[in-house]
Amino acid sequence: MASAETPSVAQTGPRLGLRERKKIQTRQAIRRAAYRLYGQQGYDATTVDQIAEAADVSPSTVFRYFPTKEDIVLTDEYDPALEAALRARPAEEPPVEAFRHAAMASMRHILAHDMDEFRQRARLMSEVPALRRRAAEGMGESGPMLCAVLAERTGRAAGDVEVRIVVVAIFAAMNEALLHWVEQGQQEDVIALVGRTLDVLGRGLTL
Amino acid sequence: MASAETPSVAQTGPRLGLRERKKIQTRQAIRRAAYRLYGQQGYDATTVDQIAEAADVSPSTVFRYFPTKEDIVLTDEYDPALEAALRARPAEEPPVEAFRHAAMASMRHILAHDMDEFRQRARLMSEVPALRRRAAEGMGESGPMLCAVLAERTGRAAGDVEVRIVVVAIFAAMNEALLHWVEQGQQEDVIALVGRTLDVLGRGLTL
DNA sequence: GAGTCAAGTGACAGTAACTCTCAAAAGAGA
DNA sequence: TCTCTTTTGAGAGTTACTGTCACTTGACTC
Repeated sequence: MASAETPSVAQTGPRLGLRERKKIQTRQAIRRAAYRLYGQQGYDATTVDQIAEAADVSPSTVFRYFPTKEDIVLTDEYDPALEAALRARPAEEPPVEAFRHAAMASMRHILAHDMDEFRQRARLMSEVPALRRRAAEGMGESGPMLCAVLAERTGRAAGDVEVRIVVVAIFAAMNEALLHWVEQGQQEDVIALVGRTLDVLGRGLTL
Repeated sequence: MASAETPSVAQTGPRLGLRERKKIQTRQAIRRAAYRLYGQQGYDATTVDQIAEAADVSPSTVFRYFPTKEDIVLTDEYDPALEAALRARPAEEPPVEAFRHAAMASMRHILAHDMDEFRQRARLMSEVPALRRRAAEGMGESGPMLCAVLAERTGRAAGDVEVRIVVVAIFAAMNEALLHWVEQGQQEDVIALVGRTLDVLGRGLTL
């Protein structure tokens, strides 16, 4: 996750107030409890009430932190890093190549730091239909960001159809690659798989 | 929709029994009632109970015909026509081009026959998050079919990663194009828009 | 350090999409 | 007409989610 709530990054910032720290703790407690229960009993068999009890908060609080049960799994904070990496690429580079370099750098970082959670997330996103849908949602979370960056690089409008098409195609392909990776037992080299995926996109979807 | 339940195609087949005919009627009644209520009050504001009452069946029956409320909107029978059109294309043709011809033929047919329902469906799929998600689901409905055809054409396995990536990329792009079309007020020429979309894919997502 | 204010929380009630079960009704075939 | 099977409706139950309201707990002021 590499989110603001992890110890690894929590030390950044100029010392938060007690309130903020408690919020981070609560958020983390809910997520931890959820992941544990999901692992033990499965996603569907785990009710929000159980998560609340395990995290020692009220059910209302769970919904206050995460709008839906799905968000407990899906919320992350990878985007800023990816965006920064993208903006660092030269503007003449075609979108797929720029994304390739940025994504690979981000992924290497994630794999090195939050490997376990990455694996569990990927597995859940592959096995639970509701999560698979959310993940496949083209312009869902990071979409607008990528659109903005690409639009800027090419001098187009952020809402340009072609920009949006490029973005959703990349996301859909990446997502499908991850699903494949999970189905194969997460044995493959993910980085290489991502590379192959972007190759296919870059060569115009030929086989 | 061009589904088996519409008058336009219902006459095919060798005279069904009363039971079958009633099933088709019920299915149609539910769909009609749903579309009407969605149009009047919106998707979220319409409960399944209301649909059941308007269609003059019990709520249980609605769920027997459509596993979820979403399926009332999403169920269609376009696939067989698309598949046939695809298989008719020469095997040497690159996937995007084969899909271009097949999809355009299918769309022309749909627009000529079920224009109104096509518009309403597209609008709902754009405006209702739950439906947008279902539609964006890469390998959702028609995915496996397209994979099979493509795999056959190229002599690959149906589960081949690259085949799947090609398919989800095409679907995601098509879906996004439709969303854009709805956002622009459904004024544009959809066929031309689909063409542009496939151009982007075919040229390797360059801008 | 007491007092005020706002943010965070929990208890509770309500809604609606499903699921399951079982008995009644209706079509199919003899 | 009688039986067998499919389809249907009724009802009860589960669970994700929403909204309200009173209570607690940090944050800030004097």
